[in-house]
Amino acid sequence: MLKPARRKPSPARRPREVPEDTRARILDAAERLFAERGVDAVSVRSVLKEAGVNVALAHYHFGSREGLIEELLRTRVTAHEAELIRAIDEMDGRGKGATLEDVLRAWFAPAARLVTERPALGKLLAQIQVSANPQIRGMGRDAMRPAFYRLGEALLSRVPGGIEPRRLLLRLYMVVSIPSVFLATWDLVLSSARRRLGADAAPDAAALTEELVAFCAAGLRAGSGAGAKKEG
Amino acid sequence: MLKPARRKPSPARRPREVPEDTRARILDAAERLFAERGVDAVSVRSVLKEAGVNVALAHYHFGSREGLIEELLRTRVTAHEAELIRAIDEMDGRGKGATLEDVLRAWFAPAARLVTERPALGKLLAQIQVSANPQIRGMGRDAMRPAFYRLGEALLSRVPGGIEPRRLLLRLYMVVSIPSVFLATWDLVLSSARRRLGADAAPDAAALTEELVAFCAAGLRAGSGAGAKKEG
DNA sequence: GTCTATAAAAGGATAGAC
DNA sequence: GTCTATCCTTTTATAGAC
Repeated sequence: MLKPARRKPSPARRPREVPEDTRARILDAAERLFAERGVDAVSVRSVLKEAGVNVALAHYHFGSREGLIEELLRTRVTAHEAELIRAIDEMDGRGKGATLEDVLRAWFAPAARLVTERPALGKLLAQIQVSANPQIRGMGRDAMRPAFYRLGEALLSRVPGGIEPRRLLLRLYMVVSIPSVFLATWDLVLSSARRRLGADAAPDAAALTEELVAFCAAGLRAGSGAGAKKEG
Repeated sequence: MLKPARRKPSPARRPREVPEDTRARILDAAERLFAERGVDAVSVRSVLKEAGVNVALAHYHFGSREGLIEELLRTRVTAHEAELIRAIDEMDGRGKGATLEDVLRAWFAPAARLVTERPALGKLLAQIQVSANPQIRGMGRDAMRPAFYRLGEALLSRVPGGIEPRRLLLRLYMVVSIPSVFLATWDLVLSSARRRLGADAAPDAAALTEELVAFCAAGLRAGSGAGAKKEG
């Protein structure tokens, strides 16, 4: 059998490139594979193979499998999380000047951008939340919790009164959860849109944002007068 | 440490019980574990251990790991799927006599009941949809597709006209996806409700159904007059 | 149908040369 | 920092006794 030789331009000098390169390549490959196949289903070995580096280098750089995942969360997911909180903070700071729609836009727009512009990271975020590993799931939840609370506060003061707390809780939970639905399955949405509406009708980040805002604003306000018509 | 002794009434005679019992015990254990830890993260061995049967019996009864999962889907998930389609069929058959809310109720009520009365099966359904194994995910989607189409048809004729197709598609996708959000994370909803509203305020299947119906009906109708106020 | 034993493979982790 | 080689564990799957 023939050895692939793995692009070695000169047999004497190894293409070591940048020293920090290996770390980044492992993290990039991990993001890609974890996003595509799920955090639990991907072995460190396959990440290393995808990255094109030696099997031992993950443990050298990150100590363990969990360490790799933790670093991935720390450097990439947390950044998105911070952006989310900033956006809500800013909106909420405007007081009554910011409408319910404005707050919802602050919540959905970053996710919508992630979904269309950086699908791998979006899927990774979604996969972390459904990981079978409680520790990983916990890391994801811990990263998200502050944003959830911020959003809840900001929404509560802008939702019409008189809604039963139990119902309100369910509504807020929906608003909080909807981004992950799209983060996890945007490719399905796209293929469905192309199949049914044609290739040029695929929704983009702006359309997704506005649609989520409209849908959830109406949902949050529902029942302040209208509501279900009859019981089954 | 003391051995539990595992209810063995007479030491001489093995409690073989019903012959079909082993199959059912394996499937029950699989449903439980797959639901709790995810389909991909659970080994057949741990299922067998949970079921309290010999390591070789899964392969005797189901041939392989995939065979076990397939059987689980065939016997349990498909049953729920059929119930879902029946409910929509029935509602849709009434023509204009059934409102948008009625159709949504037919869609959400079975999921809400699953979520509160049979959480393991509900979580299993959710886990199948996020499995890293394309074959398993495919089996889940194949089982769901007919129900999705039925729902889409039934809703389309009851949604106000004039909504842009691209937006409508996103709205339908939300309605279709929302059940899995609650199937996957109902325990989080419950604990959150207990923490914030008190132990007696936990929502039940009826409350969840009505809330989803109200939220989504309003969302589906949004923009037929009102809508977002301004651009950010 | 149920059991023990074991083959065969994959994965996480580390030692030690370079 | 990177590599090879190796250890240990877990897991799927099967053979063959009972």
